[in-house]
Amino acid sequence: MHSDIDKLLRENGLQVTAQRLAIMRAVSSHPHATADELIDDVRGVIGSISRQAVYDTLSALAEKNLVRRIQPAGSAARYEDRVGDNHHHLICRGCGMTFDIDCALGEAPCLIADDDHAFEIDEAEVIYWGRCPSCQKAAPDDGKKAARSGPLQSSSKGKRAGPKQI
Amino acid sequence: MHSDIDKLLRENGLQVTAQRLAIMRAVSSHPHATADELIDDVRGVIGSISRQAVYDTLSALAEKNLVRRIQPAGSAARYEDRVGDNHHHLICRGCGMTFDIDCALGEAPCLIADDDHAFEIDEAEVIYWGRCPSCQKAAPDDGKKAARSGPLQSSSKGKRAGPKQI
DNA sequence: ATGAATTCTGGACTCAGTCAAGTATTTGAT
DNA sequence: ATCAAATACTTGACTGAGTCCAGAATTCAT
Repeated sequence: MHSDIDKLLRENGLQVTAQRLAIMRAVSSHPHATADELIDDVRGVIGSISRQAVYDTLSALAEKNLVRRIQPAGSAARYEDRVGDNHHHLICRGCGMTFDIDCALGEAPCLIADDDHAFEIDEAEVIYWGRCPSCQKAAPDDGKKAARSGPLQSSSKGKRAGPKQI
Repeated sequence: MHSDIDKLLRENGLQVTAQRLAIMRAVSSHPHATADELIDDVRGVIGSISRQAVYDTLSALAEKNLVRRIQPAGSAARYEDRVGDNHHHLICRGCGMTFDIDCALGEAPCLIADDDHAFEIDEAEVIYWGRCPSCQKAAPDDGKKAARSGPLQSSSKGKRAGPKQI
């Protein structure tokens, strides 16, 4: 049963260990999972693993481009194994649910900035923020951010204008 | 001296306090500063302020859209007072230097998700990652192949705060 | 001037992630 | 198959960014 992943690791100069195989499988079966979620998953399969091993492996894999790490504001880093294409993400402000979004421009797009300040740009990260259907129902018409520490929506009437235009 | 900002706060239903005025001034004079940098700056002006007050104020301001918060992967949240227009950011993987980038594509076709999964999208966040000229010189072309995710500044701090997962 | 509402302070606490050092595995060469 | 070097894993302490809480201090409408 050690073939695909096994080979992938070897080809990238990484040693093959039970932990790594389990981590890679976890990533591909739980796209957009956080490190903690992956730890839980792996423990369910392997029995036990240290948090450090997971972080180390994830970094190693990310460095070799076998997994992609995304770090949305307001949540821990998430990992996915869909690499090699430049796709983006759609994240719900309510529940954090994340979806992949194909780039509207095809191949390796979006890498063009008007004024690149002489930078050597290697990636354009795009995140669409919004509310998923069920969170819309749960708290219909409540701006971004959840109300802080108060009862759900109360006095504060401030309703910033519509969605900021893009 | 208390006119513009003062008024802005009042108009948004926020009480006017010395701390808030100082924080707003700090934000506008140090675009892209982190909360800690702002605290230092404000202390230099006001004398002293609690960390909590700064976080509270920043959140309140962000909520009223008087300030925009950006949370680039691998660094603490940064704040800027350029709001109301949709501009993006160019960040150096080496030193974290951040620049504003006007929307590159005009109407930005790239910012309209192909399949919106029935989300109510309110923002498209774009971050261009690369290396600034001086970091390019500092570590010129390391490992032609691997590239991406340079080792420098590996400190990635936890980031949460935004929408709480429910 | 007064008091209710809002804001500020300070300290404890949480979370995601990192550092360090010692132990265990993998792997290539014999 | 053996063995040592290279890599990987484990434990546990530690950090930085941000949050929670309760009491003290301000702000502002009357």
